[in-house]
Amino acid sequence: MTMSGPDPEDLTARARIRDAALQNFGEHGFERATIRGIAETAGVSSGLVRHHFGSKQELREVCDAYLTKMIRRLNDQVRANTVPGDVNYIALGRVALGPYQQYLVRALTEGWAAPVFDELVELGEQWLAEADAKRPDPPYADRKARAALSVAMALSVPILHRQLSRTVGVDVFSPEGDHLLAKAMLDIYSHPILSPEEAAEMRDALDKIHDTPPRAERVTAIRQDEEHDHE
Amino acid sequence: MTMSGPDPEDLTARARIRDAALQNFGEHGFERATIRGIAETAGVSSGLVRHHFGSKQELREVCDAYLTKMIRRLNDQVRANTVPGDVNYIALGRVALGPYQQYLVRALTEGWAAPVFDELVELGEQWLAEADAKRPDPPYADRKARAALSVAMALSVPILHRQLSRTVGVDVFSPEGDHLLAKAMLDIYSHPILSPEEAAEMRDALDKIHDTPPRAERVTAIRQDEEHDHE
DNA sequence: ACGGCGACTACACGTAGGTATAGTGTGCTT
DNA sequence: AAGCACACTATACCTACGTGTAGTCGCCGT
Repeated sequence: MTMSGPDPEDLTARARIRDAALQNFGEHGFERATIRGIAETAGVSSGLVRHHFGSKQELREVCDAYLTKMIRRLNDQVRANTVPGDVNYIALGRVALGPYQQYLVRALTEGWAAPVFDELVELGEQWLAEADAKRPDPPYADRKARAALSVAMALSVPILHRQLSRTVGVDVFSPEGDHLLAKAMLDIYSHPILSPEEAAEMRDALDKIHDTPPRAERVTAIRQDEEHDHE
Repeated sequence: MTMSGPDPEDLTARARIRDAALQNFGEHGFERATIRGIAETAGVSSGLVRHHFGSKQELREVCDAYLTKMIRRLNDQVRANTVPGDVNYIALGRVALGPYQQYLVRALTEGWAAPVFDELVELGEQWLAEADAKRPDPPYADRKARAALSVAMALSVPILHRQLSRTVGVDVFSPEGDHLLAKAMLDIYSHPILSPEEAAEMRDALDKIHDTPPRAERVTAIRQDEEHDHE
Protein backbone atom coordinates (compact mmCIF):
# COMPACT_ATOMS: atom_id res chain seq x y z
CA MET A 1 0.00 0.00 0.00
CA THR A 2 2.71 2.50 0.91
CA MET A 3 5.48 3.01 -1.58
CA SER A 4 8.54 0.99 -0.77
CA GLY A 5 11.38 3.30 -1.71
CA PRO A 6 14.38 2.12 -3.65
CA ASP A 7 15.05 -1.54 -3.96
CA PRO A 8 17.02 -2.56 -0.85
CA GLU A 9 19.26 -4.76 -2.93
CA ASP A 10 20.59 -1.72 -4.75
CA LEU A 11 22.06 -0.06 -1.69
CA THR A 12 25.23 -0.44 0.23
CA ALA A 13 24.91 -2.02 3.63
CA ARG A 14 25.54 1.34 5.23
CA ALA A 15 22.70 2.93 3.31
CA ARG A 16 20.45 0.00 4.04
CA ILE A 17 21.17 0.31 7.74
CA ARG A 18 20.43 4.01 7.64
CA ASP A 19 17.15 3.41 5.88
CA ALA A 20 16.27 0.65 8.28
CA ALA A 21 17.03 2.99 11.15
CA LEU A 22 14.85 5.69 9.64
CA GLN A 23 12.07 3.16 9.36
CA ASN A 24 12.50 1.59 12.78
CA PHE A 25 12.93 4.89 14.60
CA GLY A 26 9.89 6.15 12.78
CA GLU A 27 7.73 3.18 13.55
CA HIS A 28 8.69 2.54 17.13
CA GLY A 29 10.39 5.70 18.33
CA PHE A 30 14.00 6.07 19.28
CA GLU A 31 13.83 4.33 22.65
CA ARG A 32 11.79 1.39 21.57
CA ALA A 33 13.68 0.78 18.38
CA THR A 34 16.61 -1.59 18.87
CA ILE A 35 19.91 -1.92 17.12
CA ARG A 36 19.20 -5.59 16.63
CA GLY A 37 15.85 -4.79 15.09
CA ILE A 38 17.40 -2.28 12.75
CA ALA A 39 20.10 -4.74 11.80
CA GLU A 40 17.51 -7.37 11.04
CA THR A 41 15.50 -4.97 8.90
CA ALA A 42 18.66 -4.09 7.00
CA GLY A 43 19.61 -7.74 6.70
CA VAL A 44 22.94 -7.40 8.49
CA SER A 45 24.39 -8.27 11.84
CA SER A 46 24.00 -5.94 14.77
CA GLY A 47 27.74 -5.62 14.99
CA LEU A 48 27.86 -4.03 11.58
CA VAL A 49 25.57 -1.27 12.73
CA ARG A 50 28.05 -0.43 15.40
CA HIS A 51 30.91 -0.76 12.96
CA HIS A 52 29.43 1.85 10.68
CA PHE A 53 27.78 4.21 13.12
CA GLY A 54 29.45 3.75 16.47
CA SER A 55 26.42 4.06 18.66
CA LYS A 56 22.67 4.31 18.58
CA GLN A 57 22.82 8.02 19.22
CA GLU A 58 25.26 8.62 16.39
CA LEU A 59 23.06 6.57 14.13
CA ARG A 60 20.20 8.85 14.96
CA GLU A 61 22.28 11.89 14.19
CA VAL A 62 23.21 10.49 10.82
CA CYS A 63 19.54 9.90 10.16
CA ASP A 64 18.74 13.47 11.12
CA ALA A 65 21.46 14.80 8.86
CA TYR A 66 20.27 12.65 5.98
CA LEU A 67 16.72 13.79 6.44
CA THR A 68 17.85 17.38 6.55
CA LYS A 69 19.62 17.01 3.25
CA MET A 70 16.58 15.36 1.77
CA ILE A 71 14.25 18.09 2.94
CA ARG A 72 16.61 20.73 1.64
CA ARG A 73 16.62 19.06 -1.75
CA LEU A 74 12.85 18.85 -1.61
CA ASN A 75 12.65 22.54 -0.80
CA ASP A 76 14.79 23.49 -3.72
CA GLN A 77 12.71 21.30 -5.94
CA VAL A 78 9.55 22.92 -4.68
CA ARG A 79 10.86 26.43 -5.03
CA ALA A 80 12.01 25.72 -8.56
CA ASN A 81 8.96 23.93 -9.84
CA THR A 82 6.08 25.44 -8.01
CA VAL A 83 3.70 27.81 -9.64
CA PRO A 84 2.14 30.23 -7.19
CA GLY A 85 -1.05 28.80 -5.78
CA ASP A 86 -0.06 25.22 -6.26
CA VAL A 87 -1.08 23.28 -3.17
CA ASN A 88 -0.07 20.09 -4.77
CA TYR A 89 3.39 20.40 -3.31
CA ILE A 90 2.10 19.54 0.13
CA ALA A 91 0.91 16.23 -1.18
CA LEU A 92 4.11 15.93 -3.15
CA GLY A 93 6.14 16.46 -0.03
CA ARG A 94 4.15 13.85 1.82
CA VAL A 95 4.63 11.30 -0.88
CA ALA A 96 8.28 12.11 -1.40
CA LEU A 97 8.98 11.76 2.29
CA GLY A 98 7.18 8.47 2.06
CA PRO A 99 8.39 5.96 4.61
CA TYR A 100 10.48 8.61 6.34
CA GLN A 101 7.58 10.82 7.25
CA GLN A 102 7.09 8.97 10.49
CA TYR A 103 10.70 9.50 11.37
CA LEU A 104 10.41 13.19 10.68
CA VAL A 105 7.45 13.45 12.96
CA ARG A 106 9.17 11.54 15.76
CA ALA A 107 12.32 13.57 15.50
CA LEU A 108 10.44 16.83 15.50
CA THR A 109 8.23 16.02 18.45
CA GLU A 110 11.21 14.82 20.43
CA GLY A 111 12.93 18.11 19.79
CA TRP A 112 15.50 16.86 17.32
CA ALA A 113 16.02 17.66 13.68
CA ALA A 114 16.08 21.38 14.30
CA PRO A 115 17.51 22.14 10.85
CA VAL A 116 14.58 20.42 9.22
CA PHE A 117 12.12 22.49 11.13
CA ASP A 118 14.05 25.64 10.33
CA GLU A 119 14.02 24.73 6.69
CA LEU A 120 10.28 24.34 6.76
CA VAL A 121 9.83 27.61 8.61
CA GLU A 122 11.91 29.41 6.07
CA LEU A 123 9.77 28.02 3.31
CA GLY A 124 6.73 29.16 5.24
CA GLU A 125 8.15 32.63 5.61
CA GLN A 126 8.61 33.00 1.89
CA TRP A 127 5.08 31.84 1.48
CA LEU A 128 3.78 34.31 4.03
CA ALA A 129 5.74 37.15 2.50
CA GLU A 130 3.59 36.92 -0.60
CA ALA A 131 0.42 36.77 1.42
CA ASP A 132 1.46 39.69 3.61
CA ALA A 133 2.04 41.87 0.58
CA LYS A 134 -1.61 41.58 -0.32
CA ARG A 135 -3.02 42.52 3.03
CA PRO A 136 -3.77 46.03 4.20
CA ASP A 137 -3.48 45.80 7.98
CA PRO A 138 -0.27 44.92 9.82
CA PRO A 139 0.05 41.40 11.19
CA TYR A 140 -0.33 40.84 14.91
CA ALA A 141 2.95 39.01 15.20
CA ASP A 142 6.20 38.87 13.32
CA ARG A 143 6.45 36.74 10.26
CA LYS A 144 8.74 34.13 11.69
CA ALA A 145 6.40 33.39 14.55
CA ARG A 146 3.46 33.05 12.23
CA ALA A 147 5.45 30.90 9.84
CA ALA A 148 6.63 28.64 12.65
CA LEU A 149 3.11 28.28 13.92
CA SER A 150 1.78 27.51 10.46
CA VAL A 151 4.40 24.86 9.96
CA ALA A 152 3.61 23.34 13.32
CA MET A 153 -0.06 23.32 12.45
CA ALA A 154 0.54 21.66 9.14
CA LEU A 155 2.65 19.05 10.87
CA SER A 156 -0.10 18.26 13.29
CA VAL A 157 -1.74 16.03 10.72
CA PRO A 158 1.04 13.46 10.47
CA ILE A 159 1.84 13.88 14.15
CA LEU A 160 -1.67 13.13 15.33
CA HIS A 161 -2.51 10.86 12.45
CA ARG A 162 -3.68 8.09 14.72
CA GLN A 163 -6.16 10.29 16.51
CA LEU A 164 -7.28 11.97 13.32
CA SER A 165 -7.72 8.74 11.44
CA ARG A 166 -9.79 7.30 14.23
CA THR A 167 -11.93 10.39 14.55
CA VAL A 168 -12.71 10.95 10.90
CA GLY A 169 -12.98 7.24 10.22
CA VAL A 170 -10.42 6.93 7.44
CA ASP A 171 -6.68 6.55 7.43
CA VAL A 172 -5.33 10.04 6.87
CA PHE A 173 -2.41 8.55 4.99
CA SER A 174 -4.71 6.93 2.48
CA PRO A 175 -5.72 8.93 -0.58
CA GLU A 176 -9.25 9.31 0.77
CA GLY A 177 -8.13 10.55 4.15
CA ASP A 178 -5.59 12.82 2.58
CA HIS A 179 -8.23 14.29 0.36
CA LEU A 180 -10.65 14.80 3.18
CA LEU A 181 -8.11 16.46 5.42
CA ALA A 182 -6.81 18.63 2.62
CA LYS A 183 -10.29 19.93 1.99
CA ALA A 184 -10.88 20.54 5.67
CA MET A 185 -7.61 22.42 5.79
CA LEU A 186 -8.48 24.51 2.77
CA ASP A 187 -11.77 25.35 4.39
CA ILE A 188 -10.14 26.40 7.63
CA TYR A 189 -7.52 28.46 5.87
CA SER A 190 -10.02 30.25 3.70
CA HIS A 191 -12.94 30.64 6.11
CA PRO A 192 -11.59 32.19 9.26
CA ILE A 193 -13.46 31.31 12.40
CA LEU A 194 -12.88 34.84 13.54
CA SER A 195 -13.79 38.05 11.80
CA PRO A 196 -11.15 40.77 11.80
CA GLU A 197 -13.21 42.70 14.34
CA GLU A 198 -13.53 39.76 16.69
CA ALA A 199 -9.87 39.03 16.32
CA ALA A 200 -8.88 42.59 17.09
CA GLU A 201 -11.11 42.54 20.12
CA MET A 202 -9.60 39.30 21.32
CA ARG A 203 -6.13 40.55 20.73
CA ASP A 204 -6.83 43.53 22.94
CA ALA A 205 -8.35 41.25 25.55
CA LEU A 206 -5.25 39.10 25.27
CA ASP A 207 -3.02 42.05 25.95
CA LYS A 208 -5.01 42.78 29.08
CA ILE A 209 -4.96 39.16 30.19
CA HIS A 210 -1.26 39.14 29.76
CA ASP A 211 -1.08 41.62 32.59
CA THR A 212 -3.57 39.77 34.76
CA PRO A 213 -3.05 36.03 34.32
CA PRO A 214 -5.89 33.54 34.95
CA ARG A 215 -6.87 33.45 38.58
CA ALA A 216 -5.79 30.48 40.61
CA GLU A 217 -9.15 29.57 42.10
CA ARG A 218 -10.59 28.82 38.69
CA VAL A 219 -7.68 26.53 38.09
CA THR A 220 -7.56 24.55 41.29
CA ALA A 221 -11.29 23.96 41.21
CA ILE A 222 -10.74 21.52 38.41
CA ARG A 223 -8.59 19.07 40.25
CA GLN A 224 -9.71 19.46 43.81
CA ASP A 225 -10.96 15.90 44.31
CA GLU A 226 -7.65 14.14 44.11
CA GLU A 227 -8.32 11.76 46.96
CA HIS A 228 -11.57 10.00 46.28
CA ASP A 229 -11.26 8.81 42.74
CA HIS A 230 -10.55 5.17 43.44
CA GLU A 231 -13.57 3.47 42.03
CA MET B 1 8.52 28.56 38.02
CA THR B 2 5.77 26.16 36.95
CA MET B 3 2.94 25.68 39.38
CA SER B 4 3.45 22.65 41.56
CA GLY B 5 -0.04 21.24 41.90
CA PRO B 6 -1.41 20.07 45.23
CA ASP B 7 0.98 19.50 48.07
CA PRO B 8 2.28 15.93 47.68
CA GLU B 9 1.99 15.39 51.42
CA ASP B 10 -1.76 15.68 51.21
CA LEU B 11 -2.27 12.74 48.92
CA THR B 12 -2.51 9.04 49.41
CA ALA B 13 0.42 7.04 48.16
CA ARG B 14 -1.66 5.76 45.30
CA ALA B 15 -2.51 9.27 44.19
CA ARG B 16 1.06 10.38 44.61
CA ILE B 17 2.25 7.51 42.46
CA ARG B 18 -0.27 8.37 39.79
CA ASP B 19 0.79 12.00 39.81
CA ALA B 20 4.42 11.00 39.71
CA ALA B 21 3.65 8.76 36.76
CA LEU B 22 1.85 11.58 34.98
CA GLN B 23 4.87 13.74 35.54
CA ASN B 24 7.49 11.16 34.62
CA PHE B 25 5.66 9.90 31.57
CA GLY B 26 5.17 13.48 30.50
CA GLU B 27 8.76 14.50 30.99
CA HIS B 28 10.50 11.45 29.61
CA GLY B 29 7.91 9.58 27.60
CA PHE B 30 6.47 6.20 28.39
CA GLU B 31 9.45 4.13 27.33
CA ARG B 32 12.09 6.20 28.97
CA ALA B 33 10.23 6.68 32.21
CA THR B 34 10.99 3.93 34.73
CA ILE B 35 8.95 2.44 37.49
CA ARG B 36 11.82 3.05 39.85
CA GLY B 37 11.98 6.69 38.81
CA ILE B 38 8.26 7.11 39.31
CA ALA B 39 8.49 5.46 42.70
CA GLU B 40 11.28 7.79 43.70
CA THR B 41 9.34 10.84 42.58
CA ALA B 42 6.39 9.64 44.61
CA GLY B 43 8.59 8.86 47.57
CA VAL B 44 7.69 5.17 47.72
CA SER B 45 9.27 1.87 46.84
CA SER B 46 9.04 0.51 43.35
CA GLY B 47 7.24 -2.52 44.69
CA LEU B 48 4.37 -0.37 45.83
CA VAL B 49 3.85 0.88 42.34
CA ARG B 50 3.35 -2.65 41.20
CA HIS B 51 1.17 -3.40 44.20
CA HIS B 52 -1.23 -0.65 43.29
CA PHE B 53 -1.14 -0.73 39.53
CA GLY B 54 0.04 -4.17 38.52
CA SER B 55 2.20 -3.17 35.59
CA LYS B 56 3.65 -0.20 33.82
CA GLN B 57 1.04 -0.48 31.11
CA GLU B 58 -1.83 -0.56 33.58
CA LEU B 59 -0.35 2.44 35.32
CA ARG B 60 -0.43 4.28 32.06
CA GLU B 61 -4.03 3.35 31.51
CA VAL B 62 -4.97 4.67 34.91
CA CYS B 63 -3.19 7.90 34.05
CA ASP B 64 -5.12 8.13 30.81
CA ALA B 65 -8.39 7.54 32.58
CA TYR B 66 -7.57 10.13 35.20
CA LEU B 67 -6.65 12.66 32.57
CA THR B 68 -9.84 11.93 30.70
CA LYS B 69 -11.87 12.63 33.78
CA MET B 70 -9.97 15.82 34.36
CA ILE B 71 -10.49 17.03 30.83
CA ARG B 72 -14.14 16.20 31.01
CA ARG B 73 -14.45 18.24 34.16
CA LEU B 74 -12.57 21.04 32.47
CA ASN B 75 -14.92 20.90 29.52
CA ASP B 76 -17.97 21.16 31.68
CA GLN B 77 -16.40 24.04 33.50
CA VAL B 78 -15.63 25.78 30.23
CA ARG B 79 -19.04 25.21 28.75
CA ALA B 80 -20.67 26.53 31.89
CA ASN B 81 -18.53 29.59 32.41
CA THR B 82 -17.58 30.71 28.97
CA VAL B 83 -19.06 33.72 27.36
CA PRO B 84 -19.05 33.48 23.56
CA GLY B 85 -15.88 34.91 22.14
CA ASP B 86 -13.80 34.26 25.20
CA VAL B 87 -10.45 32.96 24.05
CA ASN B 88 -9.19 33.05 27.54
CA TYR B 89 -10.28 29.49 28.11
CA ILE B 90 -7.47 28.22 25.97
CA ALA B 91 -5.03 29.80 28.35
CA LEU B 92 -7.15 28.59 31.23
CA GLY B 93 -7.00 25.06 29.94
CA ARG B 94 -3.27 25.27 29.55
CA VAL B 95 -2.79 26.50 33.08
CA ALA B 96 -5.29 24.06 34.55
CA LEU B 97 -3.61 21.14 32.87
CA GLY B 98 -0.41 22.47 34.31
CA PRO B 99 2.16 19.78 34.87
CA TYR B 100 0.01 17.23 33.10
CA GLN B 101 0.05 19.02 29.79
CA GLN B 102 3.20 17.24 28.76
CA TYR B 103 1.61 13.93 29.56
CA LEU B 104 -1.41 14.79 27.48
CA VAL B 105 0.78 15.64 24.55
CA ARG B 106 2.79 12.43 24.84
CA ALA B 107 -0.28 10.29 25.15
CA LEU B 108 -1.96 11.92 22.19
CA THR B 109 1.02 11.70 19.88
CA GLU B 110 1.54 8.08 20.80
CA GLY B 111 -2.04 7.36 19.87
CA TRP B 112 -3.38 6.88 23.37
CA ALA B 113 -5.92 8.82 25.34
CA ALA B 114 -8.49 8.61 22.59
CA PRO B 115 -11.34 9.75 24.87
CA VAL B 116 -9.46 12.94 25.64
CA PHE B 117 -9.06 13.73 21.99
CA ASP B 118 -12.70 12.93 21.34
CA GLU B 119 -13.69 15.23 24.14
CA LEU B 120 -11.70 18.03 22.62
CA VAL B 121 -13.13 17.38 19.18
CA GLU B 122 -16.63 17.50 20.53
CA LEU B 123 -15.89 20.84 22.12
CA GLY B 124 -14.51 22.00 18.81
CA GLU B 125 -17.62 20.87 17.00
CA GLN B 126 -19.83 22.93 19.26
CA TRP B 127 -17.58 25.84 18.62
CA LEU B 128 -17.71 25.33 14.88
CA ALA B 129 -21.45 24.97 14.89
CA GLU B 130 -21.76 28.59 15.94
CA ALA B 131 -19.29 29.73 13.32
CA ASP B 132 -20.98 27.68 10.60
CA ALA B 133 -24.30 29.29 11.32
CA LYS B 134 -22.88 32.65 10.33
CA ARG B 135 -21.41 31.63 7.06
CA PRO B 136 -23.21 31.65 3.71
CA ASP B 137 -21.41 28.99 1.70
CA PRO B 138 -21.32 25.31 2.62
CA PRO B 139 -18.12 23.99 4.23
CA TYR B 140 -15.78 21.89 2.15
CA ALA B 141 -15.73 19.07 4.65
CA ASP B 142 -17.94 17.77 7.39
CA ARG B 143 -17.84 19.41 10.75
CA LYS B 144 -16.20 16.59 12.63
CA ALA B 145 -13.25 16.53 10.27
CA ARG B 146 -12.76 20.25 10.54
CA ALA B 147 -13.12 20.14 14.30
CA ALA B 148 -10.60 17.31 14.59
CA LEU B 149 -8.18 19.17 12.39
CA SER B 150 -8.61 22.36 14.38
CA VAL B 151 -7.98 20.53 17.61
CA ALA B 152 -4.90 18.89 16.17
CA MET B 153 -3.65 22.26 15.00
CA ALA B 154 -4.20 23.83 18.39
CA LEU B 155 -2.33 20.95 19.98
CA SER B 156 0.63 21.47 17.70
CA VAL B 157 1.87 24.24 19.96
CA PRO B 158 2.48 22.14 23.05
CA ILE B 159 3.51 19.19 20.92
CA LEU B 160 6.20 21.08 19.05
CA HIS B 161 6.98 23.44 21.87
CA ARG B 162 10.67 22.73 21.70
CA GLN B 163 10.92 23.61 18.04
CA LEU B 164 8.64 26.59 18.39
CA SER B 165 10.44 27.97 21.40
CA ARG B 166 13.74 27.68 19.65
CA THR B 167 12.50 29.28 16.48
CA VAL B 168 10.73 32.25 17.99
CA GLY B 169 13.36 32.70 20.66
CA VAL B 170 11.16 32.51 23.75
CA ASP B 171 9.78 29.61 25.73
CA VAL B 172 6.24 29.13 24.46
CA PHE B 173 5.21 28.03 27.94
CA SER B 174 6.32 31.31 29.43
CA PRO B 175 3.80 34.15 29.55
CA GLU B 176 5.70 36.03 26.86
CA GLY B 177 5.84 33.07 24.52
CA ASP B 178 2.24 32.23 25.18
CA HIS B 179 1.26 35.76 24.38
CA LEU B 180 3.27 35.86 21.19
CA LEU B 181 1.90 32.56 19.95
CA ALA B 182 -1.64 33.48 20.87
CA LYS B 183 -1.37 36.63 18.80
CA ALA B 184 0.14 34.75 15.91
CA MET B 185 -2.70 32.26 16.13
CA LEU B 186 -5.31 34.97 16.23
CA ASP B 187 -3.74 36.51 13.17
CA ILE B 188 -3.75 33.26 11.29
CA TYR B 189 -7.32 32.47 12.25
CA SER B 190 -8.59 35.87 11.24
CA HIS B 191 -6.47 36.60 8.17
CA PRO B 192 -6.76 33.63 5.90
CA ILE B 193 -3.82 33.00 3.68
CA LEU B 194 -6.26 32.02 0.98
CA SER B 195 -9.11 34.00 -0.43
CA PRO B 196 -12.37 32.12 -0.95
CA GLU B 197 -11.76 32.19 -4.68
CA GLU B 198 -8.28 30.77 -4.40
CA ALA B 199 -9.51 28.16 -1.98
CA ALA B 200 -12.33 27.11 -4.28
CA GLU B 201 -9.91 26.87 -7.14
CA MET B 202 -7.54 24.76 -5.11
CA ARG B 203 -10.32 22.55 -3.92
CA ASP B 204 -11.26 21.84 -7.51
CA ALA B 205 -7.64 21.19 -8.34
CA LEU B 206 -7.50 18.90 -5.38
CA ASP B 207 -10.42 16.90 -6.64
CA LYS B 208 -8.65 16.46 -9.93
CA ILE B 209 -5.39 15.51 -8.27
CA HIS B 210 -7.23 12.95 -6.29
CA ASP B 211 -7.89 11.15 -9.54
CA THR B 212 -4.36 11.58 -10.84
CA PRO B 213 -1.93 11.24 -7.95
CA PRO B 214 1.52 12.88 -8.09
CA ARG B 215 3.68 11.28 -10.69
CA ALA B 216 6.40 8.97 -9.54
CA GLU B 217 9.27 10.55 -11.40
CA ARG B 218 8.88 13.79 -9.48
CA VAL B 219 9.04 11.83 -6.29
CA THR B 220 11.99 9.59 -6.93
CA ALA B 221 14.05 12.48 -8.26
CA ILE B 222 14.37 13.73 -4.73
CA ARG B 223 16.13 10.76 -3.28
CA GLN B 224 17.90 9.34 -6.25
CA ASP B 225 21.41 9.82 -4.92
CA GLU B 226 21.23 7.30 -2.11
CA GLU B 227 24.67 5.89 -2.64
CA HIS B 228 27.15 8.69 -2.64
CA ASP B 229 26.28 10.65 0.43
CA HIS B 230 29.03 9.44 2.70
CA GLU B 231 31.13 12.50 3.24
C1' DA C 1 52.44 -14.37 -2.90
C1' DC C 2 51.45 -11.65 0.81
C1' DG C 3 50.37 -8.15 4.01
C1' DG C 4 47.09 -4.90 5.27
C1' DC C 5 42.59 -3.06 5.47
C1' DG C 6 37.79 -2.64 5.72
C1' DA C 7 33.30 -4.97 5.63
C1' DC C 8 31.14 -8.10 8.17
C1' DT C 9 29.80 -11.89 11.82
C1' DA C 10 29.55 -14.34 16.19
C1' DC C 11 29.60 -13.97 20.70
C1' DA C 12 30.51 -12.30 25.33
C1' DC C 13 29.69 -8.60 28.91
C1' DG C 14 27.34 -5.41 31.81
C1' DT C 15 23.45 -3.45 33.21
C1' DA C 16 18.98 -1.21 33.34
C1' DG C 17 14.61 -2.13 34.24
C1' DG C 18 10.04 -4.84 34.41
C1' DT C 19 8.42 -8.39 37.07
C1' DA C 20 7.97 -11.53 40.97
C1' DT C 21 8.12 -12.97 45.89
C1' DA C 22 8.77 -12.96 50.65
C1' DG C 23 8.45 -10.39 54.60
C1' DT C 24 7.06 -6.48 57.94
C1' DG C 25 4.16 -3.32 60.21
C1' DT C 26 -0.42 -1.46 61.18
C1' DG C 27 -5.09 -0.91 61.73
C1' DC C 28 -9.74 -2.96 61.75
C1' DT C 29 -13.12 -6.44 62.76
C1' DT C 30 -15.02 -10.09 65.76
C1' DA D 1 -6.57 -10.97 71.95
C1' DA D 2 -6.74 -13.27 67.43
C1' DG D 3 -6.93 -13.04 62.92
C1' DC D 4 -6.88 -10.85 58.81
C1' DA D 5 -6.43 -7.58 55.10
C1' DC D 6 -3.65 -4.43 53.12
C1' DA D 7 -0.14 -0.84 52.46
C1' DC D 8 4.48 -0.99 51.96
C1' DT D 9 9.68 -2.49 51.64
C1' DA D 10 13.67 -5.21 50.34
C1' DT D 11 15.49 -8.00 47.31
C1' DA D 12 15.93 -11.45 43.88
C1' DC D 13 15.19 -12.80 39.04
C1' DC D 14 15.31 -12.55 34.22
C1' DT D 15 15.20 -10.63 29.86
C1' DA D 16 16.43 -7.24 26.53
C1' DC D 17 19.56 -4.45 24.70
C1' DG D 18 23.67 -1.32 24.17
C1' DT D 19 28.25 -2.03 23.96
C1' DG D 20 32.77 -4.32 23.35
C1' DT D 21 36.01 -7.86 21.32
C1' DA D 22 37.91 -11.23 18.52
C1' DG D 23 37.93 -13.27 14.38
C1' DT D 24 36.81 -14.41 9.22
C1' DC D 25 36.49 -13.22 4.42
C1' DG D 26 37.62 -10.88 0.38
C1' DC D 27 39.78 -7.24 -2.10
C1' DC D 28 43.63 -4.41 -3.47
C1' DG D 29 48.27 -2.71 -3.89
C1' DT D 30 53.03 -4.15 -4.00
